[in-house]
Amino acid sequence: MDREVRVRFAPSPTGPLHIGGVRTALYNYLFARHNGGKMLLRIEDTDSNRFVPGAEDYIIESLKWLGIGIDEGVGHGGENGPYRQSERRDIYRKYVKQLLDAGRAYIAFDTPEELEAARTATPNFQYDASTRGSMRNSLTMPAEEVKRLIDNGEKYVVRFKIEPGRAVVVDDLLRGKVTIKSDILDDKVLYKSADDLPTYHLANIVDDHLMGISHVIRGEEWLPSAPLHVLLYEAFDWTDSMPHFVHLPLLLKPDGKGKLSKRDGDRLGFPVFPLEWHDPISGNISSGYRESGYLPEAVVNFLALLGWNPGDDTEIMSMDDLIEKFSFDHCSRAGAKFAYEKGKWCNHPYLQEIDAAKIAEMFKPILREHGVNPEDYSDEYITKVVGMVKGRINFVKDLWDQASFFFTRPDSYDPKAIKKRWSPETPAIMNELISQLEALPDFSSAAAEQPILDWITSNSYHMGNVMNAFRLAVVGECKGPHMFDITELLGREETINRIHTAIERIKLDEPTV
RNA sequence: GGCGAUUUAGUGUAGUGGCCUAGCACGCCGCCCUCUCACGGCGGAAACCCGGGUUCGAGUCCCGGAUUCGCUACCA
Repeated sequence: MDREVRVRFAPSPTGPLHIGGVRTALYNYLFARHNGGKMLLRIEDTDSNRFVPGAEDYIIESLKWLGIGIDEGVGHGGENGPYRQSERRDIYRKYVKQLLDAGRAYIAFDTPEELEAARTATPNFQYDASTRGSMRNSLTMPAEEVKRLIDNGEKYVVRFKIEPGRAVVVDDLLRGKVTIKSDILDDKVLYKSADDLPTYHLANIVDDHLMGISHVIRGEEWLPSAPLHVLLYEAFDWTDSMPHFVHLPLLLKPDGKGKLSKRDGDRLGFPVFPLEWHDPISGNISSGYRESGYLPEAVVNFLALLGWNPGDDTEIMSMDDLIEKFSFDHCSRAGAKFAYEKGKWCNHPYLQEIDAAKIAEMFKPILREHGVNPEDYSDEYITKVVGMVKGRINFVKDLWDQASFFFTRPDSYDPKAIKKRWSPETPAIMNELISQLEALPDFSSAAAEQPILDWITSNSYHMGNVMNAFRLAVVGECKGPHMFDITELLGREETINRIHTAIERIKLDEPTV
């Protein structure tokens, strides 16, 4: 790398940070860290109409949760601030004037209504070299008239004057040289007097230049306007320090067509946002990865793999691994359907690394949700339960499905299991089993198992049927960890009570034919 | 419509002219383990968008078409 790597993540605070934006931030971060560079966070709030309170804090908190570190920017300080575009009006005004003075831009008074009218009158109307001569702007009006209108407080915009007949080349690190004819570009609005704010394009170029950005890594939706940005660098005579561009592929719907939206998440049952979001205007709540039980390391890992690979078959990687391996050489160019099923799987290995006691703490709120007071159990008990079943879960909340019987007695018995394992003779055998369990000198798993198994074999009972009837009585269905580990934890009294209850409650509706 | 990007199993991807009888992972199916479910281990089904060309040889290079995605705002 020929110069210091400085990248930026520059979201708009128009709502919760979309998971696609998170991936963009992640790739920026990985690239910066891999190259020993800096990562900036800039807030692009140049559209005063779309500002949403709380969105900025949400962005900062999201990145923090995910471990995407910011070196400079909103909420983190730095030498190149302010990093909030709404606080940089003076800077933009100066550069707009520079473009105006150089004749690279002009003032236009056309109202939104007039533009709308022009667009309906002419099917493919575009504000450019072919049409600007017939519009209300400083190129067609006398200077005194322009001045008079401005002094009268007439609203205007500043448009970039695109010269036609140019082949503009965008050198994209991922896609190679992309060439576009300047004729198809329109005279983009750079500044609006209405709110004294630039549009994205101007603010973006000025800020990236002033903040010394070396690589602009953003979503593919920006590729069509990249030529405009190149032209702006030229107009400012900043081409020597123009950043490299990387346009990342987009995240698409898991099924069907189009880009990933919040509705897809609702429809298919996965979050589209890193953190839960409470919309201040509608009051709607959108689910987040954090609240849904995902570990940040898993989200990062899974997101990194959506459009990038390490060049070998490694799937599970820590942030440090990702930083070490990351490069655009292994990025794909096509949009990726959002593989949320793989995201679930990705949580599994990370969850396994957490020790049972800690997971037990995370399990307590879930127990409460199901009407179980965790205070009724010792931490040791809950931790043992977790230790027994955590290997089979992807999320802490799955613990309930796997281990609810440790906290509540079966309220029903799986009909299929009854049919298969509970015969008319079973109650008698279960009563014998109770006697055996009562007679056990030591009820621990290690000590209890062999005597019970011996009792089954010495009576020539069917091992599978007896053990499963036992399990059915205690658990309610034929699932769960090793049977004697369960009974050890439940204790002798509880185990025997459950068998009694089962004998009373399991009635065979119809005699087997 | 115009412009640009894009295209390997259901999904995410490996693959940069012979090592591809196309690899890995998720998901799916089966087997093993076992008192059960899960985990795990083993195995299976499943893909080079289409058509031309270049070449001794193409998933890999070229051309055309199609596909999908994006942009086409005083939004980013």
